[in-house]
Amino acid sequence: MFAIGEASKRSGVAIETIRYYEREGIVIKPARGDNGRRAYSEKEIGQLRFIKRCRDLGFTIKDAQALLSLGEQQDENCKIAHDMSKAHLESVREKIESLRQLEKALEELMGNCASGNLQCPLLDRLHAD
Amino acid sequence: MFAIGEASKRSGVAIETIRYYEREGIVIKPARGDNGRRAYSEKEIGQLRFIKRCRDLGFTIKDAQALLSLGEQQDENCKIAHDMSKAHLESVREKIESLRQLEKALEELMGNCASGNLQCPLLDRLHAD
DNA sequence: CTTGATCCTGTAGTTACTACAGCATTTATA
DNA sequence: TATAAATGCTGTAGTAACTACAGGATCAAG
Repeated sequence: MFAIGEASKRSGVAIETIRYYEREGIVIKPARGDNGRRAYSEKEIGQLRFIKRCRDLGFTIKDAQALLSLGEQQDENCKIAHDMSKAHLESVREKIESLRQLEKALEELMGNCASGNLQCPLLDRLHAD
Repeated sequence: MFAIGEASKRSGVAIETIRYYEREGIVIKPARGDNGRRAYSEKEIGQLRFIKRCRDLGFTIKDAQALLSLGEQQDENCKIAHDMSKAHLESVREKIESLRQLEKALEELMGNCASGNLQCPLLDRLHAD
């Protein structure tokens, strides 16, 4: 069994975040030692690591929980996980696209705006009716 | 003078959001009619529109306020606005890049995961030590 | 005169954490 | 063994930028 600091190091999840996950019921409560301190098993640390990976991939906590619970069933798991990932991938692609447009708009806005101007075309554009 | 609903339509900022901006001191308080209702001038509506445009471009509220206040000074405005936009553009590009990596990781994760599997490679990867 | 639209204030919820304060306990060092 | 540093605990509040009511007042149209 591992203390919370060790669980944090092994899973990559910050200590405060681990306690937050517990408060919110995102992970089950770990056992406590005689001193009242949390004691994590390898399996519990694995779950934290799983959630961390999902979050790093941009899944929401809810999605991470859903994906985690798939591990405990047997049927259709792969299809469900695949579908969730597909939906997520699509939303990632949409975000990329809208950021690209934003990039373009900013580039355009900055285009004819040199440093020495007194009347700023960039600000003018933002102010226009 | 225009009521808040009209100001919302003309600026594109939602009514609740306009009141929120006022509460937070992001815009100055508009005049009130005898009935106690908010009354907006063209200029105030213009400011709301300005903030809306900045937000749509991904600037923070703080940046939007800073850019707005540049309109009331005379010197160096263009350089400051340009620099802020440049910094913002860079952060947009960083976001795009990290989303691209995420896209790639998701694609890879989904790659060898067909719908019929009982043991899901995608979930396995997420669970791996 | 009634109905529906619009407006008001005030409060709480959203997402996923992060940052203390104030205290108890444990581990390492002298 | 005494002390200092590290780690742990609970509980609360803050972050960004809104959004969503509840419960009421007022206004405009027919």
